[in-house]
Amino acid sequence: MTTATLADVDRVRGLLTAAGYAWTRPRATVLHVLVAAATPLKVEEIHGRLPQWPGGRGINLSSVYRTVNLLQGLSIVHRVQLGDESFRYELAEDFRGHHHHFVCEACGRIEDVPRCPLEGADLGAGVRSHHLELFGVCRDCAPRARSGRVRV
Amino acid sequence: MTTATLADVDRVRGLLTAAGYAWTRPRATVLHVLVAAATPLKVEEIHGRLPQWPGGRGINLSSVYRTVNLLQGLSIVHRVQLGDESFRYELAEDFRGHHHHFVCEACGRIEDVPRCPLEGADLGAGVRSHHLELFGVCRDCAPRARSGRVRV
DNA sequence: TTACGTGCAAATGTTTTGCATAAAA
DNA sequence: TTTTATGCAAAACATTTGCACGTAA
Repeated sequence: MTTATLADVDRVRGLLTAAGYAWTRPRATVLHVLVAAATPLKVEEIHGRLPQWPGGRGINLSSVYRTVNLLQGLSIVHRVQLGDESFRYELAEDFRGHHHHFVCEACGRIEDVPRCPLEGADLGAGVRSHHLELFGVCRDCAPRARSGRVRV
Repeated sequence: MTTATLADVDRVRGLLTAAGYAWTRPRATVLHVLVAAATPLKVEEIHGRLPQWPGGRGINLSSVYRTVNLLQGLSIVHRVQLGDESFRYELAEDFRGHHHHFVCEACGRIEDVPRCPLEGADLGAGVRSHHLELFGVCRDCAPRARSGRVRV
């Protein structure tokens, strides 16, 4: 797993313009949020982290949806399902490296799992990609889980 | 992986009544559909497979939702996410055995993967369960994929 | 200046819920 | 007969879309 940097924003800008798409304020700010994010985010969360610019105007939720869909189509962002209802988005493997996620069932916290447990495994003919998510109890919750004070 | 049988219906009936829930027509028919299903089903698909009984009356979609939610809470059914918008449901591990799914990106077909590629893998401390889905091109689509006649 | 992107509001699809009725226990 | 489940309709979400206006190229 790799940490995303501001250089990635420039790289994406290059990809977008090369593909004939405009570099606009909504696209740039959504990208900044994704680059800064430690975990995959719901569209609503991305939207909540977007700055309002002078005049109290902000970016519309639809534009965030349109942006993540566009970036997903260009393989710049990756869509993740972590067991609940909404999709989450993060920078694609090319930027962040191949990794998975661990979800704490006690506190909801999401952690990156940088090492793929399937490395070297034989997944069978025809398999081109995989989704793997791990669930359990994180270090912080483990003591309380043992004492029965949290429900997982 | 194990194939579900009609005996499973009785077993579930026992679990439900033991937990204080009634054995009703909607619950029984939903269960029959799940037992007969070869792959995890969307609620809409379960609903579409339910028989209408004499008089043209059928089971309401809400009741199917309520049933799968109830059965999920009792660990009788398991909720699966295969990359698209809706949840799919199948009988839980206890009935069908631990397995995963392969999704063909060319034709959409879902296949059971009876052998867990994570068997024996070290998933790290605190991990209690995992979701793994494999994506690729199935045997039927592979020749056409090679000739470039399908888009994956 | 022209094409493309965005805001806004309405539409869509999925899932949940309130309430009166129907069916299990 | 009492409690619990169901049908139906409406609500609650998540996401997409049509269209007039704004803005990047």
